[in-house]
Amino acid sequence: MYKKLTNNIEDTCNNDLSNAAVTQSSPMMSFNGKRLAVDEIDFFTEKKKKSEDVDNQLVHHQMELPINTNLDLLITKSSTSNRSNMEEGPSESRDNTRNKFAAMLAELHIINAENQHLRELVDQVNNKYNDLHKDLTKLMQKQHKNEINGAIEEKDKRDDMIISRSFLDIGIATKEDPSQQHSEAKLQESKNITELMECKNRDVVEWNSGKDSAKSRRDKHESSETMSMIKKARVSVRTKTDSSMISDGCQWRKYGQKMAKGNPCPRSYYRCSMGTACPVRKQVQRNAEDLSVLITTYEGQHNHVLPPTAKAIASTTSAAASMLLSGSMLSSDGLIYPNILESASLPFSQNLATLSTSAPFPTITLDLTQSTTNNSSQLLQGAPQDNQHIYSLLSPLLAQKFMSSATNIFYQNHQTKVSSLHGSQGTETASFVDTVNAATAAITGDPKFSAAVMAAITSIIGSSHPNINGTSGDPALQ
DNA sequence: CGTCTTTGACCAGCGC
DNA sequence: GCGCTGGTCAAAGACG
Repeated sequence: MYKKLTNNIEDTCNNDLSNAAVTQSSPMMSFNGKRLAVDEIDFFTEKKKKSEDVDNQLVHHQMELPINTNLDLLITKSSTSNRSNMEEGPSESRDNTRNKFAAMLAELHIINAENQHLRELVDQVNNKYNDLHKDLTKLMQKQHKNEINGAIEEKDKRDDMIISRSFLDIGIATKEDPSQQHSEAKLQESKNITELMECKNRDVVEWNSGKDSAKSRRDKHESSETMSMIKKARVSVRTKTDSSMISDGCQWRKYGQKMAKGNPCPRSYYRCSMGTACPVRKQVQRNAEDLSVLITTYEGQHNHVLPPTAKAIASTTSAAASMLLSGSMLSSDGLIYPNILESASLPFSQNLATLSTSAPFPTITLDLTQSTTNNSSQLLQGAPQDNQHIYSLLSPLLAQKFMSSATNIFYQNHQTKVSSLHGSQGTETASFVDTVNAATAAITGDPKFSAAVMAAITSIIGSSHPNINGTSGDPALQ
């Protein structure tokens, strides 16, 4: 069914491309899930019109539309049989041909309208997903800011007491207006807070933009350790493939190869070559125990625009990093709570993703080698079983589920703290999380809908990136 | 000629 | 301090 839908979309896309002039020249049709006839080509309801009108319309279409219908629509005078036929039934055969042609045109219009509608649906789903992603990122930044605010407020209270004492001392010593001094002290304090907040915000923004300037401030800010940890958070993907590298839509430049201990296969080091000084790196290595399993580990965030296929894994990586961020933010000392990461499995799948703290940096492993019984694997029924395709198919869904689970983990562990510190914002957070979860559940809950959307997205990705197999994007696959 | 891969050298971290 | 290991650099060569 999914394949059929994909084929339909592809066909309609092809029709859309080859018959662009049809779409452009015809008026926009309203589409409510039913096929609608278009006035311009609805010849069946206009049989009563004069034959001159039909002739004019056909001539009009033939001149405007560069369509190869593979039909010999020209009535050649050189053919005597045709001539005799024409003489015998001049209007009958010609009307039949014209009717066929008109019917085909009508069908083309309908298919184009369906195509357009499907594209709009896919665009809407894409936009909603992007909006949710943005909202979650904003929310996390907001929570981070709030935590800083809370810490600053505590510090403010402590300092306020100190200031009060100082004010008493100063007051006694100078006998100046105490309220004025207090106001000035508070003003200076608020200036400091503002500066601190701006500093923190710069950290977040620069981290998001992928600039590698965090190193210089690493020793200056208390949050830099966390940031560094998150920056080095890794997402590992296990796939069964014979290829030397899986396709993720990015261009990679190999910069090293090493023989790892306890593995007969070398480990390859790649750097993203799509953007200038993109910090993203990945390691590719075969599993020592099962050489058919390829382990790809991603690190860092892209600092450039990504193609849709690359956005999928980038979103997954980003979401995973966000999830790690949510775990790390729980601790007052900036370290990751072990019980969160050592819970070893994410809510959405027992077999698909695992968290590990045994590695030097927190790593999320997505195991695409196992056959799972969740919706993700169900979605893939009937899809190509090549892991490269599976990966490109699965990634957007994984990203979405990561966002959902990240939101859940984030919310569950912040609920009490946030509610106590910022009661109204806690409610806001809850409602937002509910909204995200509801949306996610709505999207992922229905396998058929998910599959249809996934197929449509994959179709569009495939059409915009004909080398989805990575034959051009990944030189290693060539 | 530009880009990419290969591969030995180098460096840093860690344990002993 | 020494050796091991993982990660990176950079020169040389291959390739289109």
